[in-house]
Amino acid sequence: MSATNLHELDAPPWRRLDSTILSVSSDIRALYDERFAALELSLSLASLLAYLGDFGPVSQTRAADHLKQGRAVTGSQIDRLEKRGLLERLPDANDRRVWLVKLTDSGEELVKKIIDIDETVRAELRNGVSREERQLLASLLLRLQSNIATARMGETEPKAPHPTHNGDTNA
Amino acid sequence: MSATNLHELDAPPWRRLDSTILSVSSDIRALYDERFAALELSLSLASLLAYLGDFGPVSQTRAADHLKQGRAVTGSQIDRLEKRGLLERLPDANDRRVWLVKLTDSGEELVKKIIDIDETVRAELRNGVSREERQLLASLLLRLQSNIATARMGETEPKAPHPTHNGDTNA
DNA sequence: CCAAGACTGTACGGTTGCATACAGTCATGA
DNA sequence: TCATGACTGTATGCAACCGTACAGTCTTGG
Repeated sequence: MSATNLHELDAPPWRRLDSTILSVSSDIRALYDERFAALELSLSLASLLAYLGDFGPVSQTRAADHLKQGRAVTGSQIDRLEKRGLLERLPDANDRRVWLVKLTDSGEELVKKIIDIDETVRAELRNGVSREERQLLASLLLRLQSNIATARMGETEPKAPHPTHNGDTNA
Repeated sequence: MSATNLHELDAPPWRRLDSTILSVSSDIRALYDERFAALELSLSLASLLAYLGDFGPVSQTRAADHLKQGRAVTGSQIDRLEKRGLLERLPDANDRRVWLVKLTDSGEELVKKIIDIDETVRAELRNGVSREERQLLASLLLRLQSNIATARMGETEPKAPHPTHNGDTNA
């Protein structure tokens, strides 16, 4: 314990709340990925399927928004799942721009397994952590998130009308 | 509409502890990346520099282990920082395989700014969250992490009989 | 001494995500 | 009406990270 760990961007986790969160997050992701690998899915793909399972056919943009991803990535995920016959793209009668993405029967089947795995993992996760503690944990995390939102509010320019400074990446 | 949120892989955050953590984590990362962008750094690069600032010249493998990254990525990060004159590779007198990575003077200067930004962000993060709450939060997160480790123990092949237990660093 | 294995840094390919740019389609207002 | 702008999905380039494979270098056991 030298006197130099006052700041350390890489200090041991019990001294850095932020890095603890980042670390736990990556562990959670890894655990889910490992479990979903049994279905040849990643967490992202499983989440997409589960979302479609709960909310009927939706447009790709809607799914992307919900999963907090870009539309492009979501489109390519849908490509892959479509090739595996887990979902299909139906034209929207009212809007010819959009595809309505809908689970196939085998997709529905798979979603059941996804939900099983998800509930198993969540149960493992909360093992020995009481309901009150989980609620407390969640509420603290939400307060952190709110702090982050406030902190990011100021620096993100309203809409970046003229990105003169460093936004000249392309021609 | 939303009558079926018993399992939902995408349910509102206050019902899904895991997705709350993932979400907060990505927000934290984004906030750091935004702030470090002022120094033309990402969180990863800043962490690497800060690590070098605290622990003198080290080999690339050591740095990679500490940052929980692969050696390859760390090497390419060092490439970039070296080109910017923030660090240099010195040969190790005892082992001709390794480079000792060491901050230059301008690298040291930059680390000071990194530490400033880091402390600012951490202060913003814990705004309105008491010390006791932070400790509680950290301890709950560590319990989750321990649960995850247990859960992953079974499925990962017995490749690593004694898994580090991350009790390193402060030697 | 020296062959076999372990370790270091690098090269390569693959995955996943983002941001931008684009064509097709809808929606709005003069 | 129809020009303009907004929106949807897709293509493309970029960035970060991983895992494997490899050559060079220690290290160790015979």
